[in-house]
Amino acid sequence: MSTTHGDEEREHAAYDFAYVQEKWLPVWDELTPFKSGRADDPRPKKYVLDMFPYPSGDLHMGHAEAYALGDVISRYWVQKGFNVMHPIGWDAFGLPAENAAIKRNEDPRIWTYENIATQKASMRRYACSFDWDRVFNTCDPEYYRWNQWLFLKLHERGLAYRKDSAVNWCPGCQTVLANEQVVAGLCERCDSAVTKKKLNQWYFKITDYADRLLDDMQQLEGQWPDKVLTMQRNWIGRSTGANVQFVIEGRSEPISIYTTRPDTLYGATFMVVAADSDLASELAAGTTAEKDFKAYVEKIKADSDIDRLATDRPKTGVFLQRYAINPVNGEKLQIWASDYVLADYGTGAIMAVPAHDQRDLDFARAMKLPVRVVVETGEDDPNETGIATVGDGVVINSGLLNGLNRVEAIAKINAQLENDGLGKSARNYRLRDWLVSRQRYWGTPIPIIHCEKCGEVGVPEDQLPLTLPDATGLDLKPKGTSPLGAATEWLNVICPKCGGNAARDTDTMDTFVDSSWYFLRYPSSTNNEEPFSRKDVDTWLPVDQYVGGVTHAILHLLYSRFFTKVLNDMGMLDFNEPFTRLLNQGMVVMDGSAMSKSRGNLVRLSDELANHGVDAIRLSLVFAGPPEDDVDWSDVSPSGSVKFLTRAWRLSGDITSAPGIDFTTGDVTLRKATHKALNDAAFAVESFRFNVAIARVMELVNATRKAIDSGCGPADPATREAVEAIAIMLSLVAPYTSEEMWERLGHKPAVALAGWPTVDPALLVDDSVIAIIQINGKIKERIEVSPSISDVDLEKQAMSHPVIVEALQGASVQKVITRAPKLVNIVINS
RNA sequence: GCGGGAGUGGUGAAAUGGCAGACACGCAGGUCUUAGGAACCUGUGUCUUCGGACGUGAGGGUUCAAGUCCCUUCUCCCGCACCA
Repeated sequence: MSTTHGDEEREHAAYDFAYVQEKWLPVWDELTPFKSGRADDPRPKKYVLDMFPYPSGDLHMGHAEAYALGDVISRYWVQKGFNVMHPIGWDAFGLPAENAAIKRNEDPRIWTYENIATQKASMRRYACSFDWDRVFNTCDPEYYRWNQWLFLKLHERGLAYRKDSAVNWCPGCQTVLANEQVVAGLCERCDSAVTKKKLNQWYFKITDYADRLLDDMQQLEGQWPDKVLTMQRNWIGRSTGANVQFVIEGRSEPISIYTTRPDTLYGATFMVVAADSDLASELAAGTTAEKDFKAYVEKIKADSDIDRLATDRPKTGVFLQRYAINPVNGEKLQIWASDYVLADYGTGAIMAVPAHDQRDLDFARAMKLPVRVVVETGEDDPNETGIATVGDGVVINSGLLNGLNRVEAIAKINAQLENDGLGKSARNYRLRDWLVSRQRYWGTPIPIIHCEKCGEVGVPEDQLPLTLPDATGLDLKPKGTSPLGAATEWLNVICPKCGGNAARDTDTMDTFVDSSWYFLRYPSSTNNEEPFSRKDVDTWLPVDQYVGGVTHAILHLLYSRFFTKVLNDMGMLDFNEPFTRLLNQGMVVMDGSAMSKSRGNLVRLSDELANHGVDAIRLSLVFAGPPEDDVDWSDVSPSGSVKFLTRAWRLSGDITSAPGIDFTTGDVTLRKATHKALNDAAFAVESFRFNVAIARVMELVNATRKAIDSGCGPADPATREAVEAIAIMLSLVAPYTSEEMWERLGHKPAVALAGWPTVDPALLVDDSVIAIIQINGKIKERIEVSPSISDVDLEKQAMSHPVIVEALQGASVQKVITRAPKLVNIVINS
């Protein structure tokens, strides 16, 4: 490529993207076309939000795709005349920074802020339409101060609490993990096998909101991908059933079990309690089974989650030498302890109905326990097949329930249990409370002081932010307890309540706390009085369009929805769902699999940008296919994008008419193509079919090329109209090229603010259309007709067409379906 | 196992129940060129007796009409993981 930039030379060569990029960046810095929230801005508002990045090095291909898509949407609404807020910030706390700090033996702040600077510069070059005045980082004390404030509010409301429990422990990261961060038994971050550890930890009581998190999803139907809604529903996992009391021999209190199938109560042939529950130890205590039980518990503790996940894992357990009495028939049932019952779901105890539950059947067969069929489903006897019959059927062997179907039987037995004080209907959730403590340095300190006399005392609001102690001198290496515990000066404090000696909580918050409300902060990003102002959220929220990866379908979105509902209850917001519309973009992969250094299929964004230019890369990503599908970089053609952009750019140099010329006198055929493209592209963008929108622009470029070379010519007003429309439409995806085109067309920057041209409906009507004539659904002929032709006239023309007359010889017409102006279908006897 | 999604040319993909393959990539041929990895033009689903016929994973159904709706089935991808 030439290094000199004479105008004439550029005119004839493929246009020089590097030169154009350097040319426009300072101009845009000056113009700030995407600044939002100017006091006198009369435009209606829209909030378009991209999920903020984690600053782990420079931007990669995945960022390039996500931000290109968010930009199309944001820039589109700007062109449509909206005051769009499109902010960005950094999700800057977390383990990678801490691990880098350990490796480099320096403060994690250095690595973090360096990477933020790098990414920021890359985003500017990538021409993201961000409002740079609203930037913040979650590791700024001005931000995390409000994490602490919110924590205290949750604490006040009883929604932040501590409890002892067996938590997921990652031996690699040396920290606890939320349920959500354990993927198939492995740590989401480092892939270590997760183990259990009994610890006292902070939780957020998200389970209090389980029903609302489920029910409010109705509002999101059709606005969020179904996939995400389904994943959230499954994750919350509401089940309805009944708690039933079983009297235990030699125990004063009965045991409550949870079942979704109270209709099968007569089929219960034994009881199982979770082996790792307190209940199990209590029942085993003092029995002849105690020794075996203890050995069993030791054995299963040694098993990792991985072992537990094996689907064909044989059932194991210990008979506790204790008996329960079935409340419906007085039968004596053996009580077993097993690890296939979970201690923290329901009551940690179940009635086993082996005939109609596969797990119970597997256990019964392993332990030679009886199996009794109480639902006649028409399937083979589970005693023989080893396959539990779980389908609907008629209840049998069940006293007064006999002859009923499932729904009737459940209603009847529930009513009776309730009446007898032996049970009642109940709900359970798969969702557990959100474990937020982390034993790491690089996060928000939990603003609680532990006083021997006063217990948990919140750090007074006027002392926030409680900043992290200096990292120098602290050993950040994971060792199972928080590094903050070693910062003695920071740690030891006076109790704000009683003035006695006390100590700070040494844990930091899960970084998902940071991202659970950041979208509320952008409109008030410089507010030092409160996390966000009521006026700002009322103006801008909820987010109109959220764009991000499906990797956050459960965690981040669920937590954000939870926070929004809590803040709504606190009266700080008047909406209860934060994200009105959600778009999940796919991943960028290479040769069919995710890019990674070790796989050797890493495509570096910086290389691609250097080779093809920003616009071509953005275009390639957006044009590759539907935004939610993965893009395989080996399938796309950045050089094809360069070719197209050059073609479009060249058009702008061909126009010989002056800017401001009256388009209405222009060539009608080309004008129609222009208006159709504008109309179709807008529709496509609004329905997230960006690849189709680009196809429409390509068609218009082709039509305009033809018009200039062999049609109405470069001086025709319609040609200028077409090229201006192309520049404006291209501004959504190729900001540099379109700005350059706009200038060559005689306009001042920024093309981003030019406005989407108004579509003339009269120009959307074709002079004539092709109607197809079918006989029995097979196309026989095409005729050219007026688009306003009536059904009657179209049918008349079709029936008298020579080809049709010929084809209808000797046949009897049964029916004629006419859909003017597109189709006539003649149904005949054949 | 449960839940969700997807299967269309050589490739990425289009298609309010109404002309399947728009728009591209790739490939082939051509024009212009000292040259072409530039630009422009033409062709490009399969079969064909050149009339047409067939064609959206497979099989059935609804309909005047199905890639699209319904049922069955196969394959692939994603999520969950003993939740009673």
